Amino acid sequence: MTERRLDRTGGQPLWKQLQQDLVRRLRAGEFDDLFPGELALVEDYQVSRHTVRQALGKLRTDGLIVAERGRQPRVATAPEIRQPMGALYSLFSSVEASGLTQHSVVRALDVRADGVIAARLDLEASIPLLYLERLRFAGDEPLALDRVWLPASLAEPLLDADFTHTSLYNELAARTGIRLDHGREDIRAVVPTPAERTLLHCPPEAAAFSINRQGTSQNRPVEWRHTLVRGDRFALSAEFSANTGYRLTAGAVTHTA
Amino acid sequence: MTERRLDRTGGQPLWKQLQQDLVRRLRAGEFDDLFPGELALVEDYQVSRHTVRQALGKLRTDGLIVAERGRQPRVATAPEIRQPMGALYSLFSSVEASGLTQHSVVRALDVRADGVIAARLDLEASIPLLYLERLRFAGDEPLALDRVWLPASLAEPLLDADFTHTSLYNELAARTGIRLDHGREDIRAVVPTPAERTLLHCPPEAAAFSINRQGTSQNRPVEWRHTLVRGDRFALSAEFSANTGYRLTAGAVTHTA
DNA sequence: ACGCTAGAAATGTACGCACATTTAAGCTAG
DNA sequence: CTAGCTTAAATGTGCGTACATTTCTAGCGT
Repeated sequence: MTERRLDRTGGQPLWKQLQQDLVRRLRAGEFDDLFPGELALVEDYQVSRHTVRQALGKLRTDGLIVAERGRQPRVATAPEIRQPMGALYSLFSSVEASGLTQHSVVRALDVRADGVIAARLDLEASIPLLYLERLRFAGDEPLALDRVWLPASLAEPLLDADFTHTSLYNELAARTGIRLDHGREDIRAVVPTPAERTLLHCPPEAAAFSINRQGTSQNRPVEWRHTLVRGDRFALSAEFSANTGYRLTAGAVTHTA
Repeated sequence: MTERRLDRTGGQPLWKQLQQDLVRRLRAGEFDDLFPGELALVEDYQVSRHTVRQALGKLRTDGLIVAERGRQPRVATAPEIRQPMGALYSLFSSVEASGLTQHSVVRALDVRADGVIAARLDLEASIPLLYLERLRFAGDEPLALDRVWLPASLAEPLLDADFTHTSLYNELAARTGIRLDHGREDIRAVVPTPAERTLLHCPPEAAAFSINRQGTSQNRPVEWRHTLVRGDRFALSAEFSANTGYRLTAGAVTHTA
């Protein structure tokens, strides 16, 4: 291995330099196939194993690598579980958890331009966007009207996908490798329009959640989404504590008021 | 100092036993005035400084103690900032952040019994509850109808408090020392009743958030709250990322649809 | 070709030492 | 009596060693 050098003038601790360099190389994809062992790092960087372990310990607590006895450390498996997040994911996963099967009716799947949405994605108005509009069912009843815009340059491979049963994020990850890692949501309470009410089979006096969501992957805007969720059957649940912060738990399926 | 013993048969690592014992003693309040130094722990537990540092390192990353060079470790200052949490706090703090002044009209403040609410607090039906009902204003417009029940045995000192401008949690902490450390919320979208609509000055076709919340302090149910928030002017905002999880940011004040 | 076993390899735990750096206490001088 | 300096104490960093425990691998025998 090439011998790497660290700054020993005392500017920063050796283990911290090592840790930062490893993060850099890790993000560059250098360790995708095999993460070096402790002794290899000792050789490469010419530091003691204690220092190496101090750096690896931080990487471990940060969740970047996982280690076991007798086995070389490995890059932490991509955030599989926590990839889809937010209120929407909470709602839809709770539906599965409650035993109801989900499916969607695709009402539109094409490429079009929309200056307003493009601006929300920090893109030029003329840039083509992939547009997907679905009516999502939980069991036999409509649950939500879901409309998503993604830059066509990224999402074009999704044009011939079948979204009746698969989720957008799974398809996106499978066909393009893109995974959302950040996002923000605005959740509002609204009264659906008569057209929306008909579409969702809403009772006459029911409210709904209107959720706007912008998702990014590696600081690049990837999706802009608007979802209208029936408010008469579904609610958001959250738990919070001083330690764990605010966590959406299984969004509850409330039967009646 | 008394000499403490650890199990060296290999059942659990020494540093882990030490860490757990320190957590136990810390929770018992043994170190409220002074946390022992590393060398003192070396003497007490008869282990090497390396082992002590391993245990303290975990306590540090868990946020239980803070340490600095040349200074003995100290018990981390109690969770000062993160005490009030959740969607409600997010909403009301965002109102302040937007420059609007808040005040409340106290519609009821008394002690009564309510079997349904008591059950939700895991209490017997006959136990008296302090009941506080407020109409909360942001600026000159009503924002929310807020109803709170607390066990009278704990909250009786609040009976003569003036809730026109102070928050319940501040008053509760000041008069009884109780601080919420855990809770859960259910957030639903509803259409307010005509009476509620009149009270909140809602436009005819506006929805609202209905938030039910149960708060606990040290595993003891302390409050049950129902808040109805106007949905035409206020929204919940959240950010989430793979690292930080789901965080409610300043709940937005949306002007129009 | 397959299964089992013994050895090699890697990480986890635990001990020790030395020195740097910062804080806190004590002491001296004005 | 106070200000400033010196010294002691405590943590941070870094090195080394040894052994335990687990995993992987290679070779042996059937």
